[in-house]
Amino acid sequence: MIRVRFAPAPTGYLHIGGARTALFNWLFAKQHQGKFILRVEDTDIKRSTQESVQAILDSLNWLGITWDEGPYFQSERIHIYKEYVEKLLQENKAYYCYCTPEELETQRKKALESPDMPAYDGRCKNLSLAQRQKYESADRKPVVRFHILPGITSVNDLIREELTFDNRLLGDFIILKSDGMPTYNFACIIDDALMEITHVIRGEDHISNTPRQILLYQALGFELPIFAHLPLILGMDKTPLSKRHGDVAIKHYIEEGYLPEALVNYLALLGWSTSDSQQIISGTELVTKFSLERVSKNSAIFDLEKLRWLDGEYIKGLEIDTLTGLCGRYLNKLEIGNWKLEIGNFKEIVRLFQERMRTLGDFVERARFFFVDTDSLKYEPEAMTLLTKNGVSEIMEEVKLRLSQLPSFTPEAIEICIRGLAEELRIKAADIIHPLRAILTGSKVSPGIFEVVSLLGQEIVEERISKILERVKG
RNA sequence: GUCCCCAUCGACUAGUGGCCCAGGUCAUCACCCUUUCACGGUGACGGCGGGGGUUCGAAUCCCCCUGGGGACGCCA
Repeated sequence: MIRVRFAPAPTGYLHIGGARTALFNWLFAKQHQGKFILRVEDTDIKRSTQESVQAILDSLNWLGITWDEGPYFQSERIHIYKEYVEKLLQENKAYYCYCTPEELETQRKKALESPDMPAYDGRCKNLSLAQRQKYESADRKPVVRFHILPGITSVNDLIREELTFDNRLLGDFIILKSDGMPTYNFACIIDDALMEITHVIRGEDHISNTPRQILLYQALGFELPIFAHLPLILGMDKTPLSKRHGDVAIKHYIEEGYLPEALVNYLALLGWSTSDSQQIISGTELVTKFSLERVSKNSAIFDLEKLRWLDGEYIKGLEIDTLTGLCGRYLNKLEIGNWKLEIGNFKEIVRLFQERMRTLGDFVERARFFFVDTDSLKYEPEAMTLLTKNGVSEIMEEVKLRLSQLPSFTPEAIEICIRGLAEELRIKAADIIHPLRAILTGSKVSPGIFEVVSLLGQEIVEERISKILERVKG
């Protein structure tokens, strides 16, 4: 039975990189009918927060990444880690170290100048009882360090083949902090072993931790999992995605009105591909097609434009009723406008924008003129210039009159009316359409004007023409 | 500085010695459709980082260089 886990530290929101890691683990588990376990690595008491835990859970849920076990909290498992620390201590595979952070800092600075990789020099390795007592009475709180034996450690990575490391470069690292909490490397392997994790799928930034962890597995007699290190996700400036790049939180994409299916699809494409470079792959298809062997070795740059394109594709593929529901809920959440529209019309409005929006946020932005009253409608300066031309006011007055007399306010009737008027006046239909669009929408850009006029309704159309013409004159 | 990883169009990638004078997708540009925008359609631009090998033959294998990234925490 395949068992994988996603193990975030609750020190912030779930971001793009973490979500991708979670997704790959989840896909792998689903594909093999295995278990996906969620484990919260909250051993950093100072930085872990309950809000972060909730935020991460919420984002995972939104993405549809569901867990079969957990969430487990490492902070609730301290006694387990201590047990294993004790075991290593007794077997002389670990030792107490009384160096203070300050002392270590000066050691590190010195080591940085030497041509070697900076590593703890092991000065507390063979402390005599007397020395230890001296430190204890000086009230120094010790940490526990893992004793690393010389040798070569190799990692068999599913994505990168074999990686080898010289143990000498690792240094006796800390496994138990002076506050009694385990460090990441220690808690992580204890849990992975005890939770019987078969495949450790995580970011490439963990490669250098892996030899340390393998040594720990071996020291404790645990069976090794299979490792797979995913490439990193970079920003457009080729540096790893971070807060500096702005919108890295999944929450941001929820708020901007992206579809979870689209984000999942995009995330899957970031570092993984099919042999035919298929772009649009639904969740269920991903489960069957995904494979770790096809994960790329090189880091990928997050491209918002492509995400937006994909989201648009998913929106186009939605049933109109589904999309209407999504738009309605999104609009309500933003509390925009006073609704003078029939609910039946709302669906027609959504239909007008289905092919024009890439996110729900786009819809709100572009369809706004439907939902706000004339007085609070923003008019773009470029649109206003269309109204100041000679004769436009008169033409618009005539349009208003004609439209108000229309017995049927369908797009077809409106089109006949407008085109007829243009013919009578011997002008191009466009010369009516463009100013009319500006008046009704405040913009030079909108869906087809006849549909817009129809859906806005006779009353609002007349009102807008009157008010705006008034405004142009004054 | 030391160790480790990586290297195909601007971006994501296909490619595992001949099918590749490199294919797909996003973006960009042009044209068509058209009341604007978008959609849709057609097409264009654009890439194997460099140098050595190996081979009849290299994007694919080996070495060096260069470039990018990661790690070197009582963070995870």
